[in-house]
Amino acid sequence: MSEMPTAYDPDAVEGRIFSGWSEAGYFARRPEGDAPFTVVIPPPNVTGSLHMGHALNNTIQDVVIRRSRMTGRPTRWVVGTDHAGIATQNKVEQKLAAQGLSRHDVGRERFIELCWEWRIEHGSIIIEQLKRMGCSCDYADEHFTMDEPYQRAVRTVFVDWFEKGLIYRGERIINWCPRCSTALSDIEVEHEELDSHLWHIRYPLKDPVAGRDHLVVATTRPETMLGDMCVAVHPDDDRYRDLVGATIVLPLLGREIPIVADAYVDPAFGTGAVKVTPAHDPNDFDIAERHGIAKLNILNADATITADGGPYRGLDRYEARARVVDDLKAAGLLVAIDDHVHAVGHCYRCHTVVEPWLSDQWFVDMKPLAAPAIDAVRGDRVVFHPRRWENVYYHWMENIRDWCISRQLWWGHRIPVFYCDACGFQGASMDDLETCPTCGAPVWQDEDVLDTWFSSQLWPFATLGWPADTPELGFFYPTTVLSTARDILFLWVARMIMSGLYFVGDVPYKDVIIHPTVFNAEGKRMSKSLGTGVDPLDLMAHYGADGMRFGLMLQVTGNQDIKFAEDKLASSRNFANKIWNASRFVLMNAGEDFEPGAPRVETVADAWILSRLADLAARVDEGLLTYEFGETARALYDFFWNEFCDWYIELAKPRLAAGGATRQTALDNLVFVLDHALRLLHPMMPFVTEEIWGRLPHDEAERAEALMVAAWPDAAQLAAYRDEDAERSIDRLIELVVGVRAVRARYGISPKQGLRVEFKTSGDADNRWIQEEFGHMKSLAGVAEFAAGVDAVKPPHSAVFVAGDMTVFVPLEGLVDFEAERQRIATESAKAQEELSRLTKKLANEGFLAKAAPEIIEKDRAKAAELGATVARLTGQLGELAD
RNA sequence: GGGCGAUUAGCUCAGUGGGAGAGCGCUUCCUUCACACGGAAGAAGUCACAGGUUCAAAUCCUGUAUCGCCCA
Repeated sequence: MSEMPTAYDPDAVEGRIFSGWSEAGYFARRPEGDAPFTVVIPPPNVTGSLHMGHALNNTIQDVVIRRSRMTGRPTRWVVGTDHAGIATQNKVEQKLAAQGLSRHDVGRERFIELCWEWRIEHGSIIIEQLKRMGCSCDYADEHFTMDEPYQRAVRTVFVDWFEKGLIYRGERIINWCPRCSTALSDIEVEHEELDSHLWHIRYPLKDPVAGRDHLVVATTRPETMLGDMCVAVHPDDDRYRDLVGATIVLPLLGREIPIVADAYVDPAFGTGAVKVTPAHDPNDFDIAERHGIAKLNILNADATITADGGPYRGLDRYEARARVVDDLKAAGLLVAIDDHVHAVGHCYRCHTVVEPWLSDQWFVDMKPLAAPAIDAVRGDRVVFHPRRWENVYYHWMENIRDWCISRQLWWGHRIPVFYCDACGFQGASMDDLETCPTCGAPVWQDEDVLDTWFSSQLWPFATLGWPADTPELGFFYPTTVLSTARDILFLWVARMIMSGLYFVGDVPYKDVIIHPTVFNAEGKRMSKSLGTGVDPLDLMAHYGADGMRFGLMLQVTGNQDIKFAEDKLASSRNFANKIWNASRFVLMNAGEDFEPGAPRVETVADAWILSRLADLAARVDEGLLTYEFGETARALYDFFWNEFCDWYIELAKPRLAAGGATRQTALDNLVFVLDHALRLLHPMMPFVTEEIWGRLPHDEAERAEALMVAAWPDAAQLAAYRDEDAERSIDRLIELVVGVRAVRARYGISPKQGLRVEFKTSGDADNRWIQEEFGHMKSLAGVAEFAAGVDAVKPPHSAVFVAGDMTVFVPLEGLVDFEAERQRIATESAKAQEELSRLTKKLANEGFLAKAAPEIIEKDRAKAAELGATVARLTGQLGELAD
């Protein structure tokens, strides 16, 4: 056994331990045995680097995986990344832009090559960071959503749904990001409330109706009037009834458009008359459909105005807004501008304001897929933790809308649909087509790629070899648990359940953990671009990987997001050091050639710590099986620090000093309890526990193995050590020891000064117990001599305290200079009382109460309360000293 | 507008019917041979507010206020 330094140094340990696990092959899957435990990692974006959300989520996964591995179940954690279409394409385009090039300059083929180069160069950064954290993924089997077999799976899904009619092409209002130049699905748009205006614009009638020559519309987007094709009013709105069917001459452009009646219009909003821009608003699109109104697209892909915008052609959407407003004002048509807050959609990748835009895209018909996925959760085949997330899931699934899956990007799974211009053929194909299967003419492939989430929805089964019917798929699917952040509940989780049921015929996992969101200390979203984030790598540098992991686990609760508290990481680092030093103490005492024996009960303390260990093992099982990570971490912390270190080790010290059989028993028990505590701590703090466990003496069977693959403590077996009598006994001992120490502290009596203590007990059993525990009171509280009896009376000048049904006297004669002490206390007390009466008078003065600043009054009140307590305490002490 | 969550010590948070807790911070003492990333003792809370149920409420119910998130 090599010498252990006095402080635990994560840097000296973590890399070496990780290499050891890796070389021993412990991460590799073991597909034999029963009841496999499988986790698929939510594939991090290949462009990403580790953030706090990853740190938390992957710690959770590692904790459940490590525990299950130790229980002996075949365990597998599937790892990999997704190809992140928009994000990766952005990165490569930025690189090209630095050379003054666009992706169009290099061409599609070369651009995709560059994306692959980028992926090879940067794509494994985050995987390496997972290793730094100690995550026990199956790294030998890494997956990527653009790998050849994965592409096959994606294509299989597309072709199947295409042929079943679940995928269709249509012209709809989609969300368009002008910066990324692609369509987005509804849930890739983040809504944000912005302060804006409601512009009231006068729209003149072509011919007066019933004496009116105009009506006023209200809009949040005046520039879209360039695309107005009608004005709608509510059919029951008396203000406008006469105008329905009349013609408006659109200001600025002179276009003639009708007034229609449509029940969608809210008469209470604005003026009750709505301008209708069918190509730029989904509701307007629907109105136009209902009334047979044409749709005019006035925006180009880069959000500049098209030729249909007449004089505004070529202007950016915001310049166009300013110009339209100015021109309306100049023409006297701008009636009013009200302040107005409204929700504006932003691209979830680049935060540009998205445009609702009429466009031809591919969609998935979701309703038939959603129905069985709803049933699966209703039937508890998938259970969310915490369960309240199931309601969020139902709400979305029951109101699901079709999914826009085409993206105008180059990096991704190209849509496998081929078109023949000669005969009009259009079809999806598993293999690339050169010529038309109908007429033999050359065909061309759809230019668009699929939404990245379209491929990641297949993750739980495509990573196991689907569509091939592999043994792995049969063995590991359904997986056991998925842990993820709530913001991808719809983007990912719901879709995995739908596609898993559809293609594999079973749910992708049984449990879904929706973990809390990690906010910064101020409660704001962590964001790299805003500089409000914390870097997990920095945290690990400061606190070690174990310190970061445990500190995060302490903060996980079922119903609250995390306002990141770095002090929890500091105390977790200290905890690792505490574990290190307690182990160091045990190992130093055990010595080189220690042969551990079975645990056995020689003293009440032995029975107590084994009972507490049994309780801990049960609580850790319960906590981890119900995914209560915070509670579990606290249970481990409290046991190890407050019970094992503070009491059992201290209780054992005299026995270690005594030598002989009692020393051997104490050591066997210390090693046993430490060993089991390390096993229970291992999932949350893998490095420090592994390092220490490697130094612990073990019996022959486990000598060569590692803690990572050692047996998980069997709570049922440990339950035999439960001993309520021993727990009561030690609880009472602790109460007495703390009581005596408090007397010492109160009177400033040195720990070296032995004390006489007298107990007034309730019977012989207590008297005997005190006799037995005297040794412990001596070592822990410095009790030098004692007396115990049912009729003990208070010796003069004694401190008194009560512990359960016992009264305890500590004679202070000869230890404290009573006259000096009494004088000191009396002076202090008099001073406090004087100040207190001054304050009391002040606080009774109604003038003061009425006119003084509230914080001053508060301050005085607090001060008075504090002084009152001080006086009471000092009076009590005087009483103790008096007789 | 609908839904969800939160409100407990200075700070961050546990605690789902019966003794108000932890970590950090703070005060005092201690460098005693595992650990100063430590030990000992201590101060500190009207459990947001108002009703109700109950022998008993931080905990269950109703309402109010404030904050946060999601959906429309």
